[in-house]
Amino acid sequence: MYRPSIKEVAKKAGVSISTVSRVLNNSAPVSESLRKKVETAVKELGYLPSNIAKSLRKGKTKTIGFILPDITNPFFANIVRGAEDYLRRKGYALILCNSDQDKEQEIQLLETLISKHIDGLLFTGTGSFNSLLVEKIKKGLKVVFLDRIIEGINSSYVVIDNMKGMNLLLDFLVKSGHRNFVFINGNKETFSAKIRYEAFIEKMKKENLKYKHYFTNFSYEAGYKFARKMKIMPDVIVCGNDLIAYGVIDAIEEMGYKVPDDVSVTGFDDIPFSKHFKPPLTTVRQPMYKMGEKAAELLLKIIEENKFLNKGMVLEPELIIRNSTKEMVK
Amino acid sequence: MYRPSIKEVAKKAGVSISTVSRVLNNSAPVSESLRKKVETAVKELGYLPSNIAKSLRKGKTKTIGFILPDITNPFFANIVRGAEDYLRRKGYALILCNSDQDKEQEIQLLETLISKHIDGLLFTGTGSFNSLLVEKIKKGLKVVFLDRIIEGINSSYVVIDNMKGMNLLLDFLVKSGHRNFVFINGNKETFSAKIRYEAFIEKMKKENLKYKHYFTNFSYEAGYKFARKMKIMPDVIVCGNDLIAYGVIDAIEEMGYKVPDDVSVTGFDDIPFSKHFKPPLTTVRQPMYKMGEKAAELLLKIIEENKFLNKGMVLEPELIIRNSTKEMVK
DNA sequence: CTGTTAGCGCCTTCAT
DNA sequence: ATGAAGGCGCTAACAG
Repeated sequence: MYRPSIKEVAKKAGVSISTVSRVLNNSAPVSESLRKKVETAVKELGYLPSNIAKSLRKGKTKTIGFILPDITNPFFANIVRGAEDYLRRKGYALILCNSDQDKEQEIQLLETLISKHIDGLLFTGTGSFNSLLVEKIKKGLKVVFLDRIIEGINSSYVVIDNMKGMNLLLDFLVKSGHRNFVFINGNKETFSAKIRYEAFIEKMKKENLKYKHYFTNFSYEAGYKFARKMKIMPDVIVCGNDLIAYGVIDAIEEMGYKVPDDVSVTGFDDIPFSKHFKPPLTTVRQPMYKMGEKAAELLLKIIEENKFLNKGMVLEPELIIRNSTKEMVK
Repeated sequence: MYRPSIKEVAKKAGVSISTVSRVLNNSAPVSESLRKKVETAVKELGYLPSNIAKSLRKGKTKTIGFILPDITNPFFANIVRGAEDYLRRKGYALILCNSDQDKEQEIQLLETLISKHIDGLLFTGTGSFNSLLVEKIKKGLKVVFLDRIIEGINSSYVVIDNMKGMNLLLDFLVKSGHRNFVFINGNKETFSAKIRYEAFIEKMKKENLKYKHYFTNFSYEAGYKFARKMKIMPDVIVCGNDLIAYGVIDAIEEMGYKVPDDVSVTGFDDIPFSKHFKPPLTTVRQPMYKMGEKAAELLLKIIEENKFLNKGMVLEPELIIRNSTKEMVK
């Protein structure tokens, strides 16, 4: 694509390139007459400054990378939307990368993004140790972890209080009479799955309840497949996220059970569809949009104020009670 | 973030920067001994080349912009996934921009992207005329339109055969005995809404059916709100997309109607959730992932072969018959 | 095979 | 208030 450069604007306007730069950036006083000339030249040529030249010069690209598992998952789509909206308002662009939670892929993507000279990174990856990432953070790469924290890395993050979310849910379930639990959790390596696992076990033991726990992964298919193989139904099936819950519900209804009459089922996340699901899902809401927004805000603060704001932000989950759970008769 | 440059690699390896460049890019023969030296220096410094310098030099950024209404809509999320997967394989990155179908926003985003020197653009915008875009295309901006075509612009595009999709659906509906239609369509300005409107009207007249048609917009809320105000039910409510259909179904069920017993309802798109919706949605499938993939492929072909491949690609829709429609008793 | 150098487009001193 | 020139990191043409 043909792109006029500042030089051509200068020639057309009959001034030096420094003058053009000055009116473009308002970085120094320019006489009214020259300013006018420059402005018309800019307009006539349809000139748009090259940010890549600018970036090379200034060492900043005004672009942020976002590595996440899969944009197709509404949970992430909503987070991304929150982040992108904020970044756009602040003049930053967002490079989107799907990693499918694949470690190799993550490393690959990270290298690409660094080569592209991103000013900062939003990262929702596997929870496991990533030495390249650690190395780059040590060298000053600005990162905000979203929804998960990588162990052994001291960096900023935005998460919800998973422990609290789980407890809110479990307390409600216990109070409404559920005594026999199955927890179909997401990916074992994932930060949030681990925390929820711990919260779950703790509560089960404390209340002396009957339970089973399984790691699968955070998808509809995982829930469906797992549930199809279940022989007997507990009082409630607690799911690692809403997608798993959808799969579980579809499966057990196919098997002839009614939700919630025969089994209660709960989700986690409260993605937008969950309130329209039949039955509407009892779940724990994560403020997805806000998580993306806050993470972006935090990242820009770290970038622009250039401080080591190693600040974790913990947002509040909210228990959403709908109709996939019931009051158990004692 | 600290980034070693090629110069430092050269110094550390005790060679010239050209030699470093040559081994990095394998662009010319280098003796084994020097190559080794360079490779170790690269590793020790954790050197990653600066694509922005490379871009400035070569005039290519290996990045593609994607302007779309809203990533939160699963229809677009799946398209984006298809595009990003393909682009990543080919070494390109994707800058994601949500426009909310806002004309001003689109222009703003386009300018940003051009300033960022994108090699090409994937565009799913309003259907209306956008003079900035036209101007840039004339100057050689490579664009592939996705899901919609802008009138008055002769450019490449990937769409589905909306006419055919609509006819497939309507034929099925007519054959199964529906005689009285309401079409709750999406945004009036949108290419696909227009085409589907035309197909609908044509069929209604040809078959001499009773019908009403309304433009709203492509969202759950639009469908819900509209349906809540309906006084009498037709045989079938044809919806502009699946989201509208969800809203319609929720609304009319609240009003005491049964789907499909009292009214059939159909969607368009077949987003992944539609097969789990209760009742599972009869709809027209658009191959979303493939649309994204093909559009990316086409765009790269245009970019890399640098030809004026003004090629439209029309993908096939598929009628998906599920349980939100019924066989009417005559 | 290897090194030197111009220049991509821009901002920013430094003169004037 | 304005212009000239260096340099950001890199590639490619040129010289050796």
